[in-house]
Amino acid sequence: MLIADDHAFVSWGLAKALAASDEVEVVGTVTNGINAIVEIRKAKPDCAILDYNMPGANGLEVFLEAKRWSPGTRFVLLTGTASPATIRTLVEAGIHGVCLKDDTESEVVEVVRQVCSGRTVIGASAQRLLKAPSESVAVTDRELAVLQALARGHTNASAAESLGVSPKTVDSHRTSLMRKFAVNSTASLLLAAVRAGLLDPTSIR
Amino acid sequence: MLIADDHAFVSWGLAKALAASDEVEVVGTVTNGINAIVEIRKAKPDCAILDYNMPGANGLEVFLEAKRWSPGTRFVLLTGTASPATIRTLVEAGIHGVCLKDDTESEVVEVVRQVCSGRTVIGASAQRLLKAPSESVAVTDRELAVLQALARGHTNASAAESLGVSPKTVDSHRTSLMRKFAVNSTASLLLAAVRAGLLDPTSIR
DNA sequence: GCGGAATTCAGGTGATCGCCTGATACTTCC
DNA sequence: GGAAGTATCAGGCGATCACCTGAATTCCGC
Repeated sequence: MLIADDHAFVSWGLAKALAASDEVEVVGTVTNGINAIVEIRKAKPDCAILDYNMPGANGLEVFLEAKRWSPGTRFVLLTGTASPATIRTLVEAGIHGVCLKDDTESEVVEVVRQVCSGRTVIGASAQRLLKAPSESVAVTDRELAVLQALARGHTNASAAESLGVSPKTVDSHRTSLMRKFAVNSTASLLLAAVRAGLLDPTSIR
Repeated sequence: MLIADDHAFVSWGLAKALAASDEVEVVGTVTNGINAIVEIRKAKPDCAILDYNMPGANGLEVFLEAKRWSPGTRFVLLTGTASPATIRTLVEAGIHGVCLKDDTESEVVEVVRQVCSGRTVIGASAQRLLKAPSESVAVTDRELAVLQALARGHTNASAAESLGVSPKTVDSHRTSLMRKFAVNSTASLLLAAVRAGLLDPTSIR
């Protein structure tokens, strides 16, 4: 068992919680995404618990990279806050377990145990998030690409160039995004997208 | 001792950590800001540990409101991520202790104990944050006001109206903000401000 | 097959932005 | 008492945005 979480306090709690059940042995803790990849590649643990928000690389990136080096490792993502879209992405990417930090300690331990024994489990609160009447806005692939280009500081024209389409196409997507989010400027569009969990302001550029 | 944190898992870890030292007794845990205020008003605990990001009311709001009802309570803010500006605001508001979740468990317990015994303590990692060579951009009061107006979806003109100044004044402030943040559009300006901790995308409007 | 959604692009128009120079007035600080 | 910084506003100009109608293509589901 390897624990990757940038909050030392959370790592400690997790180790404490898992130590109570004597089935697992924590072989290490790391506090950033890059070290997590390195450590998993080296130690090839049975199981790794990943935070989503970490410096260096986020939980999804760590999972995708680390499983190539250690295919036998089973992965649980433990995150504080997540949008339904993020969780869906993780599940589609083939992660073995997901739970949120607003789950109770026993729920978290149970998810980890289930995942270690070969199952794929979505924790209670994460399931609630997925089932919740989705107030999230449905955004298509191209729209998301436009959104991210604009978030990187592109104008319509330069975004068009970087996406290899006409400026008018970018204009179309942006206009439909603004209608979906009910805003009237690119500026508020980006903020709304951040609120909706479609953009992560800390990991742009 | 009352614990307010929207992540049940963190509350559990905190209770566990504090239970080891037998000086404190956890009298309750709540998972949102409103309940925290209600509970502190009712129980008047010696000490309360507040998360910053909570539904209902954030740690600062809980602190300001709760101390009016329970002036004897000592408050520790325990947060995952915070900008230097946020921490400074909290300290200026008179909070008794601040620590981050990337502090170790023993550091957190130590801060809580010190605060309970009457001192005012800033945890190690929070101090590091404050001392860090401030890459943050210095923004004046008016500039911040303009920033917030724009974040609410105002155009230059409507922002000017809501601030009671000429559109040209707003234009001036926005231009100087864009120079400070080295961006070239209002859209990226807002994202940069979010990254810098000047705007909270979840609490706009 | 056919409706519908997604993606692509065009033309056009008025509003707005981004940025420039320059001015006045008020603090603050040495 | 000047220097520096902030806040206020003006005029102007080209680039860009916001929004409209319209249309061709592809792909998916019923």
